[in-house]
Amino acid sequence: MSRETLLPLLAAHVMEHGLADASLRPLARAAGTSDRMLIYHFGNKDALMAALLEHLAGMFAAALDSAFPRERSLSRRACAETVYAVSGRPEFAPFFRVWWDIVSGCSNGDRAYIEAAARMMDLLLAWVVDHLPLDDPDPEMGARAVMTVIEGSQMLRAVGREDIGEAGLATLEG
Amino acid sequence: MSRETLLPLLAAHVMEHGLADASLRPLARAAGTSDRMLIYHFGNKDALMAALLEHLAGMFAAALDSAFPRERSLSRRACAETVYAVSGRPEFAPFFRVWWDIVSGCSNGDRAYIEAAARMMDLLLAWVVDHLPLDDPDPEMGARAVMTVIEGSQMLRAVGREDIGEAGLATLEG
DNA sequence: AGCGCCATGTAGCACTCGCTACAAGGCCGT
DNA sequence: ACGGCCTTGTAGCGAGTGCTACATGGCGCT
Repeated sequence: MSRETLLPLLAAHVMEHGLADASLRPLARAAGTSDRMLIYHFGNKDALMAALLEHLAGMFAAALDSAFPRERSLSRRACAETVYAVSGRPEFAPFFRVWWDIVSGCSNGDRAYIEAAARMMDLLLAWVVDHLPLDDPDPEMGARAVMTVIEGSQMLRAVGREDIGEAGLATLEG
Repeated sequence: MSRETLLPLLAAHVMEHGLADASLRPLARAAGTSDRMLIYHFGNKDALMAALLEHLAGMFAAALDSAFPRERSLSRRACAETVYAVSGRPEFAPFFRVWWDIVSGCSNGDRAYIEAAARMMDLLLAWVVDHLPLDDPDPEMGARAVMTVIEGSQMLRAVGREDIGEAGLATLEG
């Protein structure tokens, strides 16, 4: 039982129950070990959470590669709508549970959360650049426009106002 | 010391320290009373949080009326940029601290959080409709487009990627 | 064979959590 | 003056928190 074998089990527990109230004993139970051993392997809880966030960022990269289509989109709007549609599938709900916990941690100034979030946004941004139409006049700018609308509509969906976010998606030019 | 005199003090504490780890004893200390009395007045912690969320929604309405300009914007983009600029002022940071906690609670399925969030989004949507240019071809749709971009750029700012959100704002048509 | 390190279990510490039991003051109607 | 409510204080419960002390086993090195 090393860090590397533990982390996927810890990540699975966190995706089901949220990052915010993940305490050592439930985490340990989920990973088939003890709080004692989690501290032994990671030093303290902060270090454990930092390692866990890094692992989650890796899972996000893998999800981008595997669950999202490989072809380029026909337009900026189509690209945004693809991401929105795919990320709305139920198997992505656990991911968003932890994502909004990360955002909440960021806005409280937590360093580890901010770094993990920045990494994930970079990954998504690069993915969007790669999936814009080849003839997009300004892919860097276009990708940022798409990202902003995607994140807005995802937040609105999270709070039950998908009606607003979907209308916003529909007005994306290009 | 009634519910009504307590709530502003509780709200102030929550805006400073976040909703997520607001426990009875610190809340009581901030309000100059005891955990015993908070339970006495509100019944249990869930009811207290529900009352607090309603109060926070009221504060949000007041903030919209007082801190934001009264005139109409010259374009959809100007409207979005105004909201983004005003809400970026440091006195709004505590508000966002609780807002992202609310979003996180929503994505965990908490009823009270979802209701509070829906109310706040309705308030903001109505405000945006009222502040679009009078000649906007479709104010209902335009307001939703503006809202989506605003929320996206606010989230990106919360995680330290304002560079993305501000580029997104700049591409809003109209 | 003996020494030392790595891995792990058992207990426990001091603390916070939401909540409750109990008692006692203060105020009001009779 | 007295009974009954509304409000409040003190103390505590049982559970959970991050973390530590201590002991014990196994395994490799000499």
